[in-house]
Amino acid sequence: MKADEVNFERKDYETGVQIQDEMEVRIWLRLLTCSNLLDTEVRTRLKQTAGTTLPRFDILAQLERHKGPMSMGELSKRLMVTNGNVTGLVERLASEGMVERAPAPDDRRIQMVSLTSRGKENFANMAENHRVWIRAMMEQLTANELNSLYDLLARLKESILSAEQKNNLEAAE
Amino acid sequence: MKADEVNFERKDYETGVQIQDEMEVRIWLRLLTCSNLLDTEVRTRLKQTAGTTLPRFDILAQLERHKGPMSMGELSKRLMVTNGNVTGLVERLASEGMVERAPAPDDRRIQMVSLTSRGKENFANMAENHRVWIRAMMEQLTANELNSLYDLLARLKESILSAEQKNNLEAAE
DNA sequence: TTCAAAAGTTTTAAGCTTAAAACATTATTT
DNA sequence: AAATAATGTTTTAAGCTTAAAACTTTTGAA
Repeated sequence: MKADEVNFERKDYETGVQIQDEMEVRIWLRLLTCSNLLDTEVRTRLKQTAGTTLPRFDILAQLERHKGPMSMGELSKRLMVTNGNVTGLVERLASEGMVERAPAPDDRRIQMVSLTSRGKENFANMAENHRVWIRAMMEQLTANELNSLYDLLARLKESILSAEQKNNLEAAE
Repeated sequence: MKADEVNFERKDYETGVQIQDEMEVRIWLRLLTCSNLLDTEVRTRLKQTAGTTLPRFDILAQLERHKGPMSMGELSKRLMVTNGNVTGLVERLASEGMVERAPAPDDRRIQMVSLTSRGKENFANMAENHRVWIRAMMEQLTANELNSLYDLLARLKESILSAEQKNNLEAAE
């Protein structure tokens, strides 16, 4: 990387912020930046250390948590993505030997997905690394700051959800 | 949508949080949720009200800010995406009549992109709507909360960047 | 001047994502 | 029992994204 590209190394949506921009827009941009920095870091590390992607990691994490086979539909609900999306991800994980698929014995529409022993082992390593990375990235914040941030994000989440609800009600009229 | 799906209406990465999870991981998940809620909302609205996408909106925003033609490479730097990505986005915007491309007179390698009058008009409408949406989604937060959140996110951003820098130094050894 | 390096852009291959259509199986209605 | 509806999954088409290879043009060195 060239010296004059350093500022563009990672996504920083705040680069173009202008003086007259409102507080709300600035927060949006800063949040986007933080989220993106964390996200990019996790993806990069997953690729480097385990040769995998975040979506695949998420699938393994759900299966690990669930302890036992899980249907495609349940996976897609938990991960909050479309069924078709899960189909592709599970497809790739299966070809890597991380998961197995089998139709449910009592309902042949349902595909049950489960971790292989290789998948379990693989995930255990990644999960521990993952926690370490996240902790390292928040290292400079004090316990107080972490708590405040956690609470403020809860407030923001409420505010967003309530705005959406209000909007949905209007749209339904 | 069925009643029992309501909780899955939008992305909420916190659904699977467990008691023993560390504060850092919880913040990561909550941040991801907020960022995702905002992002999804903006994308949905852009599609509904203007039939366009966030990446295309971002291109128009950069061109508007810059006031005047901009090269493909400069666009990709400002937006922090690859050149190839910009090629495709500008391609689609050009086919919609929002932007124009022309080789620079003094250097025929360079493609200069500029807003058409239609693109300008179109963007002005979207930008105002955009500000309104963002404001509405943060409506419930007080001025104090907004300020605190803004500052804490700055702290987080610093912490992430410093962790990355530390990591890059180690990797270079 | 010629030719190799550099710079700007596009193309290609792969993966993620969604919405909508298609497909397969089960449940329900008549 | 047969037709219809509902459920679970996959396929398809389109768009976003990246990394790496390819292409075009300019710059600079021999």
